[in-house]
Amino acid sequence: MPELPEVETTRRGIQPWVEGHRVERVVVREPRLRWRVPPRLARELSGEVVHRVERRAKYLLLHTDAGSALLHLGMSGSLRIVRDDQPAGTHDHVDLIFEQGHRLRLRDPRRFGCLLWSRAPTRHRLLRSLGPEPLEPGFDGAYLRQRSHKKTAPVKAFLMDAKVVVGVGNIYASEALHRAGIHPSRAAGRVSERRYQGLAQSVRDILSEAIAAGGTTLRDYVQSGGEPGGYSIQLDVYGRQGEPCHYCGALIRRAVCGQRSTFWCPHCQR
DNA sequence: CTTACCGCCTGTCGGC
DNA sequence: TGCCGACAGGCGGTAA
Repeated sequence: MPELPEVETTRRGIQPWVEGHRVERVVVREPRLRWRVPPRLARELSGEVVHRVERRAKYLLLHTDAGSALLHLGMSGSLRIVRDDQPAGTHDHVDLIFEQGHRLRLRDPRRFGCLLWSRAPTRHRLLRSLGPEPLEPGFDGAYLRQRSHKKTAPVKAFLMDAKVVVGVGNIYASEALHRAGIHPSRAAGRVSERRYQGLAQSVRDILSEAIAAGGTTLRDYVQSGGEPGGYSIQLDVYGRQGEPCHYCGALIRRAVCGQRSTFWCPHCQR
């Protein structure tokens, strides 16, 4: 499923084919995504030049002078650049057709993603309450410590809260907590600033490593050219319940924490 | 304000 | 081997 590194990898992949290019028309084969693709999107976007492709959290924004397309890949979405004559598959729901002939094709088998239109995206309801980007200044141990003050929710749920920090999905939350040595069900307010510094660093490191390697390959994710992600990272805990910890050999445990599958090493994480 | 839970979907996996 | 039900999963919306 696309997490932040996959979305960033997608952004980088499509950028040269989208930025500075004029949309000739938009084909919507299946508008029923998480929210219906608004009919005005095709109208508004057609004829416009995409002057910038931005990522905010796991959203991609295609900015034009008329407004911005706001896109989320959900669980199973992917974007590819295809030639004009490439036949569309079952789950290829939308094509942006550029003047030069190539297309930006949105595929999303589970249709958990969305494609919306906004004239003022920074004030859009989906974006306006989001927390800081984990790879930007402002996300650090002091920030996490301050935000977690008196919170009793599990630190893993806290870390996955988009109002706290964006882009840390279920996989990376487990991995970052393991790397930082913090037990996922510990109350967020009972983690020291020093340990939060380690956690912030782990989050940055893991996301950066994944981006550098082109995103993880999990389930349906493919890069913008169709090739699978190259980040066959060793995941240290995610999906490894019952297997030995790479660092201490203790058996990795799994439980539901914050309504989600959570994996941790009972020896390394306290 | 917080927290829990629902629902949107389909591919995959485990059980029989 | 084949079928089928359960489940996963991001995340906004809503109820409590």
